[in-house]
Amino acid sequence: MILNQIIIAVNDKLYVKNPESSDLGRKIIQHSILLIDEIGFDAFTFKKLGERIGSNESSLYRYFENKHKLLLYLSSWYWGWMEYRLVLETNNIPDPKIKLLKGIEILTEKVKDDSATLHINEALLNNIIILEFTKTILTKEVDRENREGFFMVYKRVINRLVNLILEAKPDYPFAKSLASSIIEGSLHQHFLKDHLTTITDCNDTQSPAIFYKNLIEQILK
Amino acid sequence: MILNQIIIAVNDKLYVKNPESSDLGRKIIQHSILLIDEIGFDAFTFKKLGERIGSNESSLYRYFENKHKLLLYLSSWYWGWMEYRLVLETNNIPDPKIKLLKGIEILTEKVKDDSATLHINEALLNNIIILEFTKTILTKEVDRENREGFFMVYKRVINRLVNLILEAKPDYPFAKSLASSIIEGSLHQHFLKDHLTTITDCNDTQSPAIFYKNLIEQILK
DNA sequence: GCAAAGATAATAGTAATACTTTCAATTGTG
DNA sequence: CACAATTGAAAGTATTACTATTATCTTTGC
Repeated sequence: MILNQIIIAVNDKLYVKNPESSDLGRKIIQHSILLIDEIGFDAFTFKKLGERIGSNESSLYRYFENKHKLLLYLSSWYWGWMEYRLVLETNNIPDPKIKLLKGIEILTEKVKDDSATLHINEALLNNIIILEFTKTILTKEVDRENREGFFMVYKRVINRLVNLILEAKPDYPFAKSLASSIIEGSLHQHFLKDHLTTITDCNDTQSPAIFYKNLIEQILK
Repeated sequence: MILNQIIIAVNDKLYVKNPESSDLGRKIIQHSILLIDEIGFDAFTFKKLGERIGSNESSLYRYFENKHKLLLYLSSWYWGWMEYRLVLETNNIPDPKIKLLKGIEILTEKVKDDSATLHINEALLNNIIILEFTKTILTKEVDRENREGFFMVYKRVINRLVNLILEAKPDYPFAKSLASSIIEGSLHQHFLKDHLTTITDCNDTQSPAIFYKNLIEQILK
Protein backbone atom coordinates (compact mmCIF):
# COMPACT_ATOMS: atom_id res chain seq x y z
CA MET A 1 0.00 0.00 0.00
CA ILE A 2 1.25 3.46 -0.85
CA LEU A 3 -0.91 5.92 1.01
CA ASN A 4 -4.23 5.40 2.71
CA GLN A 5 -5.43 8.92 2.16
CA ILE A 6 -4.79 11.06 -0.88
CA ILE A 7 -5.35 14.77 -1.11
CA ILE A 8 -5.31 16.31 -4.56
CA ALA A 9 -4.81 20.08 -4.73
CA VAL A 10 -7.18 21.97 -7.03
CA ASN A 11 -6.90 25.56 -8.33
CA ASP A 12 -8.62 27.69 -5.68
CA LYS A 13 -10.23 29.97 -8.25
CA LEU A 14 -12.56 27.07 -9.06
CA TYR A 15 -14.46 27.26 -5.79
CA VAL A 16 -15.85 29.94 -3.50
CA LYS A 17 -15.30 27.84 -0.39
CA ASN A 18 -13.06 24.77 -0.40
CA PRO A 19 -15.37 21.72 -0.48
CA GLU A 20 -12.72 19.63 1.30
CA SER A 21 -13.06 21.92 4.34
CA SER A 22 -16.47 20.74 5.54
CA ASP A 23 -18.92 17.87 5.66
CA LEU A 24 -21.35 19.63 3.36
CA GLY A 25 -18.52 20.34 0.90
CA ARG A 26 -17.46 16.70 0.73
CA LYS A 27 -21.10 15.68 0.39
CA ILE A 28 -21.44 18.05 -2.57
CA ILE A 29 -18.45 16.41 -4.29
CA GLN A 30 -19.54 12.86 -3.50
CA HIS A 31 -23.16 13.24 -4.58
CA SER A 32 -22.51 15.51 -7.55
CA ILE A 33 -20.47 12.65 -9.04
CA LEU A 34 -23.30 10.19 -8.40
CA LEU A 35 -26.00 12.53 -9.72
CA ILE A 36 -24.13 13.75 -12.83
CA ASP A 37 -23.30 10.14 -13.74
CA GLU A 38 -26.96 9.24 -13.30
CA ILE A 39 -28.79 12.01 -15.17
CA GLY A 40 -26.02 13.71 -17.17
CA PHE A 41 -24.49 17.13 -16.67
CA ASP A 42 -27.12 18.98 -18.72
CA ALA A 43 -30.00 17.80 -16.57
CA PHE A 44 -27.98 18.25 -13.37
CA THR A 45 -28.95 21.32 -11.28
CA PHE A 46 -27.99 22.58 -7.82
CA LYS A 47 -31.64 22.32 -6.87
CA LYS A 48 -31.72 18.57 -7.60
CA LEU A 49 -28.38 18.04 -5.86
CA GLY A 50 -29.68 19.97 -2.85
CA GLU A 51 -32.74 17.74 -2.63
CA ARG A 52 -30.53 14.65 -2.93
CA ILE A 53 -28.28 15.61 -0.03
CA GLY A 54 -30.98 17.27 2.08
CA SER A 55 -29.50 20.70 1.68
CA ASN A 56 -30.63 24.00 0.22
CA GLU A 57 -29.80 25.23 -3.28
CA SER A 58 -28.49 28.51 -1.88
CA SER A 59 -26.06 26.66 0.39
CA LEU A 60 -24.44 24.97 -2.60
CA TYR A 61 -23.81 28.34 -4.20
CA ARG A 62 -21.63 29.12 -1.17
CA TYR A 63 -19.21 26.43 -2.43
CA PHE A 64 -19.40 26.78 -6.21
CA GLU A 65 -20.36 29.83 -8.30
CA ASN A 66 -22.17 27.60 -10.79
CA LYS A 67 -22.32 24.05 -12.04
CA HIS A 68 -19.73 24.70 -14.73
CA LYS A 69 -17.12 25.56 -12.08
CA LEU A 70 -18.08 22.44 -10.15
CA LEU A 71 -17.42 20.35 -13.26
CA LEU A 72 -14.07 22.11 -13.75
CA TYR A 73 -13.29 21.29 -10.12
CA LEU A 74 -14.12 17.60 -10.62
CA SER A 75 -12.06 17.56 -13.84
CA SER A 76 -9.04 19.16 -12.16
CA TRP A 77 -9.30 16.68 -9.35
CA TYR A 78 -9.46 13.81 -11.84
CA TRP A 79 -6.40 14.92 -13.81
CA GLY A 80 -4.52 15.60 -10.58
CA TRP A 81 -5.27 12.08 -9.48
CA MET A 82 -4.19 10.67 -12.90
CA GLU A 83 -0.94 12.63 -12.68
CA TYR A 84 -0.29 11.25 -9.22
CA ARG A 85 -0.81 7.68 -10.45
CA LEU A 86 1.25 8.29 -13.58
CA VAL A 87 4.24 9.60 -11.64
CA LEU A 88 3.99 6.93 -8.96
CA GLU A 89 3.79 4.00 -11.33
CA THR A 90 6.37 5.05 -13.92
CA ASN A 91 8.92 6.53 -11.54
CA ASN A 92 11.25 3.59 -11.03
CA ILE A 93 11.18 2.10 -14.55
CA PRO A 94 14.63 2.54 -16.15
CA ASP A 95 13.85 1.44 -19.72
CA PRO A 96 12.24 4.41 -21.54
CA LYS A 97 10.19 2.21 -23.87
CA ILE A 98 8.68 0.13 -21.06
CA LYS A 99 8.15 3.31 -19.09
CA LEU A 100 6.26 4.93 -21.97
CA LEU A 101 4.08 1.85 -22.48
CA LYS A 102 3.25 1.81 -18.77
CA GLY A 103 2.35 5.50 -18.92
CA ILE A 104 0.05 4.96 -21.90
CA GLU A 105 -1.61 2.10 -20.09
CA ILE A 106 -2.37 4.20 -17.02
CA LEU A 107 -3.69 7.08 -19.10
CA THR A 108 -5.86 5.05 -21.49
CA GLU A 109 -7.06 2.06 -19.48
CA LYS A 110 -10.50 1.96 -17.88
CA VAL A 111 -10.44 3.47 -14.40
CA LYS A 112 -11.28 1.53 -11.23
CA ASP A 113 -12.43 3.01 -7.95
CA ASP A 114 -9.61 3.96 -5.60
CA SER A 115 -10.29 3.08 -1.98
CA ALA A 116 -7.87 5.75 -0.75
CA THR A 117 -10.44 8.46 -1.49
CA LEU A 118 -13.52 7.83 0.58
CA HIS A 119 -16.02 10.27 -0.89
CA ILE A 120 -14.88 10.07 -4.53
CA ASN A 121 -15.82 7.18 -6.77
CA GLU A 122 -13.15 7.32 -9.50
CA ALA A 123 -14.87 4.80 -11.77
CA LEU A 124 -17.99 6.99 -11.95
CA LEU A 125 -15.87 10.14 -12.19
CA ASN A 126 -14.13 8.55 -15.19
CA ASN A 127 -17.55 8.08 -16.86
CA ILE A 128 -18.25 11.75 -16.30
CA ILE A 129 -14.85 12.74 -17.72
CA ILE A 130 -15.44 10.61 -20.83
CA LEU A 131 -18.78 12.29 -21.47
CA GLU A 132 -18.16 15.83 -20.24
CA PHE A 133 -14.49 16.80 -20.07
CA THR A 134 -13.96 17.65 -23.74
CA LYS A 135 -17.01 19.93 -23.56
CA THR A 136 -15.41 22.00 -20.79
CA ILE A 137 -12.61 22.89 -23.22
CA LEU A 138 -14.71 23.34 -26.36
CA THR A 139 -16.25 26.67 -25.34
CA LYS A 140 -16.08 30.30 -26.38
CA GLU A 141 -14.58 31.04 -22.92
CA VAL A 142 -11.61 28.68 -23.30
CA ASP A 143 -8.98 31.44 -23.70
CA ARG A 144 -10.04 33.31 -20.59
CA GLU A 145 -10.40 30.14 -18.52
CA ASN A 146 -7.06 28.86 -19.77
CA ARG A 147 -5.45 32.15 -18.69
CA GLU A 148 -6.98 31.65 -15.24
CA GLY A 149 -5.23 28.27 -15.06
CA PHE A 150 -8.32 26.05 -15.08
CA PHE A 151 -6.70 23.53 -17.46
CA MET A 152 -3.23 23.56 -15.94
CA VAL A 153 -3.33 20.09 -14.43
CA TYR A 154 -4.66 18.59 -17.67
CA LYS A 155 -1.91 20.25 -19.68
CA ARG A 156 0.68 19.06 -17.16
CA VAL A 157 -0.48 15.46 -17.59
CA ILE A 158 -0.14 15.81 -21.35
CA ASN A 159 3.33 17.29 -21.01
CA ARG A 160 4.39 14.40 -18.79
CA LEU A 161 3.34 12.07 -21.59
CA VAL A 162 5.24 14.27 -24.07
CA ASN A 163 8.38 13.73 -21.96
CA LEU A 164 7.86 9.97 -21.84
CA ILE A 165 7.54 9.94 -25.64
CA LEU A 166 10.68 12.04 -26.12
CA GLU A 167 12.69 9.87 -23.71
CA ALA A 168 11.76 6.83 -25.78
CA LYS A 169 12.20 8.56 -29.15
CA PRO A 170 14.06 11.90 -28.89
CA ASP A 171 13.78 12.75 -32.61
CA TYR A 172 10.02 12.30 -32.91
CA PRO A 173 8.73 15.64 -34.24
CA PHE A 174 5.09 15.51 -33.10
CA ALA A 175 5.30 14.51 -29.45
CA LYS A 176 2.83 17.13 -28.25
CA SER A 177 0.19 16.39 -30.87
CA LEU A 178 0.63 12.67 -30.31
CA ALA A 179 0.29 13.02 -26.53
CA SER A 180 -2.83 15.21 -26.71
CA SER A 181 -4.28 12.86 -29.36
CA ILE A 182 -3.77 9.82 -27.18
CA ILE A 183 -5.28 11.33 -24.05
CA GLU A 184 -8.28 12.94 -25.71
CA GLY A 185 -8.62 10.08 -28.19
CA SER A 186 -8.74 7.42 -25.50
CA LEU A 187 -11.67 9.16 -23.81
CA HIS A 188 -13.34 9.17 -27.22
CA GLN A 189 -12.63 5.48 -27.89
CA HIS A 190 -14.08 4.57 -24.49
CA PHE A 191 -17.22 6.45 -25.47
CA LEU A 192 -17.42 4.84 -28.92
CA LYS A 193 -17.07 1.30 -27.55
CA ASP A 194 -20.21 1.89 -25.46
CA HIS A 195 -22.30 3.82 -28.00
CA LEU A 196 -21.04 3.88 -31.60
CA THR A 197 -19.60 0.41 -31.88
CA THR A 198 -19.38 0.39 -35.69
CA ILE A 199 -16.60 2.97 -35.78
CA THR A 200 -14.20 1.49 -33.24
CA ASP A 201 -12.32 -1.78 -32.79
CA CYS A 202 -12.50 -1.43 -29.03
CA ASN A 203 -14.84 -3.57 -26.96
CA ASP A 204 -14.89 -5.45 -23.67
CA THR A 205 -11.94 -7.64 -24.56
CA GLN A 206 -10.00 -5.15 -26.70
CA SER A 207 -9.49 -1.95 -24.71
CA PRO A 208 -8.36 1.45 -26.05
CA ALA A 209 -5.09 0.82 -24.16
CA ILE A 210 -4.27 -2.06 -26.53
CA PHE A 211 -4.89 0.11 -29.60
CA TYR A 212 -2.72 2.93 -28.29
CA LYS A 213 0.12 0.65 -27.14
CA ASN A 214 0.17 -0.89 -30.61
CA LEU A 215 0.22 2.59 -32.16
CA ILE A 216 3.17 3.65 -30.01
CA GLU A 217 5.10 0.49 -30.91
CA GLN A 218 4.69 1.35 -34.59
CA ILE A 219 5.95 4.86 -33.98
CA LEU A 220 8.95 3.74 -31.91
CA LYS A 221 10.14 1.46 -34.71
CA MET B 1 -14.78 22.68 -62.53
CA ILE B 2 -16.82 19.71 -61.39
CA LEU B 3 -20.32 20.97 -60.65
CA ASN B 4 -21.54 24.48 -60.16
CA GLN B 5 -24.29 23.55 -57.77
CA ILE B 6 -24.15 20.86 -55.14
CA ILE B 7 -27.09 19.46 -53.24
CA ILE B 8 -26.34 17.38 -50.17
CA ALA B 9 -29.15 15.14 -48.91
CA VAL B 10 -29.81 15.23 -45.17
CA ASN B 11 -31.87 12.81 -43.02
CA ASP B 12 -35.41 14.18 -43.18
CA LYS B 13 -36.07 13.41 -39.51
CA LEU B 14 -33.78 16.31 -38.69
CA TYR B 15 -36.21 18.97 -39.91
CA VAL B 16 -39.93 19.67 -39.76
CA LYS B 17 -39.91 21.41 -43.12
CA ASN B 18 -37.02 21.10 -45.56
CA PRO B 19 -35.01 24.33 -45.33
CA GLU B 20 -33.83 23.90 -48.92
CA SER B 21 -37.45 24.22 -50.08
CA SER B 22 -37.89 27.98 -49.47
CA ASP B 23 -36.18 31.33 -49.23
CA LEU B 24 -36.76 31.53 -45.49
CA GLY B 25 -35.35 28.02 -45.05
CA ARG B 26 -32.14 28.85 -46.91
CA LYS B 27 -31.86 32.09 -44.95
CA ILE B 28 -32.12 30.10 -41.71
CA ILE B 29 -29.23 27.87 -42.79
CA GLN B 30 -27.10 30.72 -44.07
CA HIS B 31 -27.52 32.99 -41.07
CA SER B 32 -27.48 30.28 -38.43
CA ILE B 33 -23.94 29.45 -39.58
CA LEU B 34 -22.93 33.11 -39.36
CA LEU B 35 -24.57 33.64 -35.96
CA ILE B 36 -23.39 30.39 -34.32
CA ASP B 37 -19.85 31.10 -35.51
CA GLU B 38 -20.11 34.59 -34.06
CA ILE B 39 -21.63 34.04 -30.61
CA GLY B 40 -21.27 30.25 -30.11
CA PHE B 41 -23.96 27.61 -30.06
CA ASP B 42 -24.78 28.03 -26.36
CA ALA B 43 -25.67 31.70 -26.71
CA PHE B 44 -27.45 31.10 -30.03
CA THR B 45 -31.28 31.22 -29.84
CA PHE B 46 -34.05 31.17 -32.44
CA LYS B 47 -35.14 34.57 -31.13
CA LYS B 48 -31.75 36.12 -31.96
CA LEU B 49 -31.65 34.37 -35.34
CA GLY B 50 -35.17 35.65 -36.08
CA GLU B 51 -34.12 39.22 -35.31
CA ARG B 52 -31.05 38.82 -37.52
CA ILE B 53 -33.01 37.69 -40.57
CA GLY B 54 -36.08 39.85 -39.95
CA SER B 55 -38.30 36.89 -39.22
CA ASN B 56 -40.33 35.69 -36.27
CA GLU B 57 -39.13 33.11 -33.73
CA SER B 58 -42.28 31.04 -34.25
CA SER B 59 -41.63 30.81 -37.99
CA LEU B 60 -38.24 29.20 -37.38
CA TYR B 61 -39.88 26.48 -35.31
CA ARG B 62 -41.78 25.47 -38.47
CA TYR B 63 -38.43 24.39 -39.95
CA PHE B 64 -36.59 22.95 -36.94
CA GLU B 65 -38.01 21.50 -33.73
CA ASN B 66 -35.18 23.03 -31.71
CA LYS B 67 -31.66 24.36 -32.06
CA HIS B 68 -30.11 20.96 -31.34
CA LYS B 69 -31.79 19.50 -34.43
CA LEU B 70 -30.60 22.49 -36.46
CA LEU B 71 -27.03 21.76 -35.36
CA LEU B 72 -27.45 18.09 -36.26
CA TYR B 73 -28.72 19.23 -39.67
CA LEU B 74 -25.68 21.46 -40.22
CA SER B 75 -23.39 18.61 -39.07
CA SER B 76 -25.02 16.11 -41.41
CA TRP B 77 -24.70 18.55 -44.26
CA TYR B 78 -21.02 19.09 -43.43
CA TRP B 79 -20.15 15.39 -43.34
CA GLY B 80 -22.18 14.81 -46.50
CA TRP B 81 -20.15 17.49 -48.21
CA MET B 82 -16.87 16.01 -46.88
CA GLU B 83 -17.89 12.59 -48.15
CA TYR B 84 -18.65 14.03 -51.58
CA ARG B 85 -15.21 15.67 -51.72
CA LEU B 86 -13.48 12.56 -50.39
CA VAL B 87 -15.03 10.30 -53.02
CA LEU B 88 -14.49 12.78 -55.84
CA GLU B 89 -10.85 13.43 -55.13
CA THR B 90 -9.68 9.92 -54.33
CA ASN B 91 -11.69 8.10 -56.97
CA ASN B 92 -9.16 7.83 -59.76
CA ILE B 93 -5.99 7.24 -57.74
CA PRO B 94 -4.73 3.69 -58.42
CA ASP B 95 -1.97 3.48 -55.76
CA PRO B 96 -3.62 2.65 -52.40
CA LYS B 97 -0.96 4.43 -50.37
CA ILE B 98 -1.21 7.69 -52.31
CA LYS B 99 -4.99 7.34 -52.26
CA LEU B 100 -4.99 6.99 -48.45
CA LEU B 101 -2.70 9.99 -47.99
CA LYS B 102 -4.96 12.08 -50.23
CA GLY B 103 -7.99 10.98 -48.21
CA ILE B 104 -6.31 11.93 -44.92
CA GLU B 105 -5.41 15.30 -46.37
CA ILE B 106 -8.98 16.06 -47.36
CA LEU B 107 -10.36 14.96 -44.01
CA THR B 108 -7.83 16.75 -41.80
CA GLU B 109 -6.82 19.89 -43.73
CA LYS B 110 -8.35 23.26 -42.94
CA VAL B 111 -11.54 23.81 -44.93
CA LYS B 112 -11.98 26.60 -47.48
CA ASP B 113 -15.28 28.06 -48.63
CA ASP B 114 -16.80 26.25 -51.60
CA SER B 115 -18.30 28.60 -54.19
CA ALA B 116 -20.65 25.87 -55.48
CA THR B 117 -22.89 26.36 -52.43
CA LEU B 118 -24.20 29.90 -52.40
CA HIS B 119 -25.80 30.14 -48.97
CA ILE B 120 -23.33 27.95 -47.06
CA ASN B 121 -19.93 29.22 -45.98
CA GLU B 122 -17.96 26.00 -45.47
CA ALA B 123 -15.00 27.71 -43.80
CA LEU B 124 -17.27 29.06 -41.04
CA LEU B 125 -19.20 25.80 -40.88
CA ASN B 126 -15.88 24.04 -40.31
CA ASN B 127 -15.23 26.33 -37.32
CA ILE B 128 -18.62 25.35 -35.92
CA ILE B 129 -17.91 21.64 -36.46
CA ILE B 130 -14.54 21.96 -34.68
CA LEU B 131 -16.19 23.57 -31.66
CA GLU B 132 -19.59 21.86 -31.57
CA PHE B 133 -19.70 18.54 -33.44
CA THR B 134 -18.16 16.32 -30.76
CA LYS B 135 -20.70 17.72 -28.28
CA THR B 136 -23.61 16.52 -30.43
CA ILE B 137 -22.35 12.96 -29.93
CA LEU B 138 -21.34 13.23 -26.27
CA THR B 139 -24.89 13.26 -24.88
CA LYS B 140 -27.15 11.01 -22.83
CA GLU B 141 -29.41 10.77 -25.92
CA VAL B 142 -26.72 9.38 -28.25
CA ASP B 143 -28.15 5.84 -28.43
CA ARG B 144 -31.64 6.96 -29.38
CA GLU B 145 -30.36 9.53 -31.86
CA ASN B 146 -27.96 7.01 -33.35
CA ARG B 147 -30.86 4.59 -33.84
CA GLU B 148 -32.74 7.35 -35.65
CA GLY B 149 -29.81 7.65 -38.05
CA PHE B 150 -28.66 11.14 -37.11
CA PHE B 151 -24.97 10.17 -37.26
CA MET B 152 -25.16 7.97 -40.34
CA VAL B 153 -23.29 10.27 -42.70
CA TYR B 154 -20.51 10.81 -40.15
CA LYS B 155 -20.12 7.08 -39.63
CA ARG B 156 -20.10 6.54 -43.41
CA VAL B 157 -17.22 9.00 -43.79
CA ILE B 158 -15.27 7.15 -41.11
CA ASN B 159 -15.94 3.82 -42.78
CA ARG B 160 -14.72 5.19 -46.09
CA LEU B 161 -11.46 6.07 -44.35
CA VAL B 162 -11.42 2.57 -42.82
CA ASN B 163 -11.56 1.14 -46.34
CA LEU B 164 -8.75 3.38 -47.56
CA ILE B 165 -6.60 2.20 -44.61
CA LEU B 166 -7.37 -1.46 -45.28
CA GLU B 167 -6.62 -1.12 -49.01
CA ALA B 168 -3.20 0.28 -48.12
CA LYS B 169 -2.55 -2.17 -45.27
CA PRO B 170 -4.98 -5.13 -45.25
CA ASP B 171 -3.60 -6.72 -42.07
CA TYR B 172 -3.82 -3.63 -39.86
CA PRO B 173 -5.97 -4.70 -36.88
CA PHE B 174 -7.25 -1.31 -35.68
CA ALA B 175 -8.52 0.37 -38.83
CA LYS B 176 -11.78 1.55 -37.28
CA SER B 177 -10.22 3.00 -34.15
CA LEU B 178 -7.50 4.63 -36.22
CA ALA B 179 -10.02 6.17 -38.63
CA SER B 180 -12.27 7.53 -35.90
CA SER B 181 -9.19 8.80 -34.03
CA ILE B 182 -7.91 10.66 -37.06
CA ILE B 183 -11.21 12.33 -37.89
CA GLU B 184 -12.15 13.33 -34.35
CA GLY B 185 -8.53 14.02 -33.44
CA SER B 186 -7.98 16.38 -36.34
CA LEU B 187 -10.93 18.53 -35.23
CA HIS B 188 -9.31 18.54 -31.78
CA GLN B 189 -5.85 19.49 -33.10
CA HIS B 190 -7.38 22.36 -35.10
CA PHE B 191 -8.95 23.59 -31.87
CA LEU B 192 -5.73 23.22 -29.85
CA LYS B 193 -3.64 25.12 -32.39
CA ASP B 194 -5.94 28.13 -31.89
CA HIS B 195 -6.45 27.91 -28.12
CA LEU B 196 -4.17 25.54 -26.18
CA THR B 197 -0.96 25.94 -28.15
CA THR B 198 1.29 24.34 -25.52
CA ILE B 199 -0.15 20.86 -26.03
CA THR B 200 0.04 20.63 -29.82
CA ASP B 201 2.77 20.85 -32.46
CA CYS B 202 0.30 22.25 -34.97
CA ASN B 203 0.34 25.91 -35.94
CA ASP B 204 -0.07 28.08 -39.03
CA THR B 205 2.79 26.44 -40.90
CA GLN B 206 2.43 22.89 -39.52
CA SER B 207 -1.15 21.74 -40.04
CA PRO B 208 -2.84 18.71 -38.43
CA ALA B 209 -2.77 17.13 -41.91
CA ILE B 210 1.05 16.95 -41.75
CA PHE B 211 0.95 15.24 -38.34
CA TYR B 212 -1.60 12.68 -39.47
CA LYS B 213 0.12 11.96 -42.79
CA ASN B 214 3.34 11.33 -40.88
CA LEU B 215 1.48 9.05 -38.48
CA ILE B 216 0.01 7.02 -41.32
CA GLU B 217 3.42 6.65 -42.98
CA GLN B 218 4.76 5.16 -39.73
CA ILE B 219 1.88 2.73 -39.58
CA LEU B 220 2.19 1.68 -43.22
CA LYS B 221 5.86 0.74 -42.74
C1' DG C 1 -59.52 37.68 -61.03
C1' DC C 2 -60.64 35.52 -56.99
C1' DA C 3 -61.12 32.07 -53.44
C1' DA C 4 -58.97 28.63 -50.86
C1' DA C 5 -54.75 26.90 -49.10
C1' DG C 6 -50.50 27.45 -47.30
C1' DA C 7 -46.78 30.24 -45.28
C1' DT C 8 -45.35 33.68 -42.19
C1' DA C 9 -45.84 37.23 -38.43
C1' DA C 10 -47.37 39.12 -34.04
C1' DT C 11 -48.50 38.52 -29.54
C1' DA C 12 -49.05 36.31 -25.39
C1' DG C 13 -48.36 32.65 -22.35
C1' DT C 14 -45.88 28.67 -19.73
C1' DA C 15 -42.58 25.88 -17.25
C1' DA C 16 -37.95 25.43 -16.14
C1' DT C 17 -33.38 27.13 -15.28
C1' DA C 18 -29.82 29.61 -13.07
C1' DC C 19 -29.19 32.20 -10.29
C1' DT C 20 -29.63 36.39 -6.16
C1' DT C 21 -31.40 38.32 -2.03
C1' DT C 22 -33.00 38.52 2.50
C1' DC C 23 -33.64 36.86 6.79
C1' DA C 24 -34.04 33.23 10.20
C1' DA C 25 -32.16 29.21 12.56
C1' DT C 26 -28.40 26.52 13.96
C1' DT C 27 -23.75 25.42 15.17
C1' DG C 28 -19.03 26.09 16.56
C1' DT C 29 -15.40 28.66 19.11
C1' DG C 30 -12.90 31.72 22.24
C1' DC D 1 -22.13 32.46 27.16
C1' DA D 2 -21.72 35.49 23.27
C1' DC D 3 -20.40 36.28 18.88
C1' DA D 4 -19.30 34.74 14.30
C1' DA D 5 -19.80 31.67 10.81
C1' DT D 6 -22.56 28.33 8.51
C1' DT D 7 -26.67 26.63 6.73
C1' DG D 8 -31.68 26.72 5.52
C1' DA D 9 -36.10 28.58 3.83
C1' DA D 10 -38.54 31.32 0.91
C1' DA D 11 -39.28 34.54 -2.44
C1' DG D 12 -37.87 37.06 -6.50
C1' DT D 13 -35.69 37.94 -11.31
C1' DA D 14 -34.19 37.46 -16.01
C1' DT D 15 -33.67 34.36 -19.60
C1' DT D 16 -34.61 30.36 -22.25
C1' DA D 17 -37.09 27.23 -24.94
C1' DC D 18 -40.65 26.52 -26.32
C1' DT D 19 -46.47 26.40 -27.51
C1' DA D 20 -50.81 28.36 -28.85
C1' DT D 21 -53.75 31.47 -31.04
C1' DT D 22 -55.02 34.55 -34.28
C1' DA D 23 -54.04 37.66 -38.02
C1' DT D 24 -52.01 38.73 -42.40
C1' DC D 25 -49.73 37.91 -46.53
C1' DT D 26 -48.65 35.17 -50.70
C1' DT D 27 -49.39 31.56 -53.94
C1' DT D 28 -51.82 28.77 -57.07
C1' DG D 29 -55.75 26.46 -59.19
C1' DC D 30 -59.77 27.20 -61.51
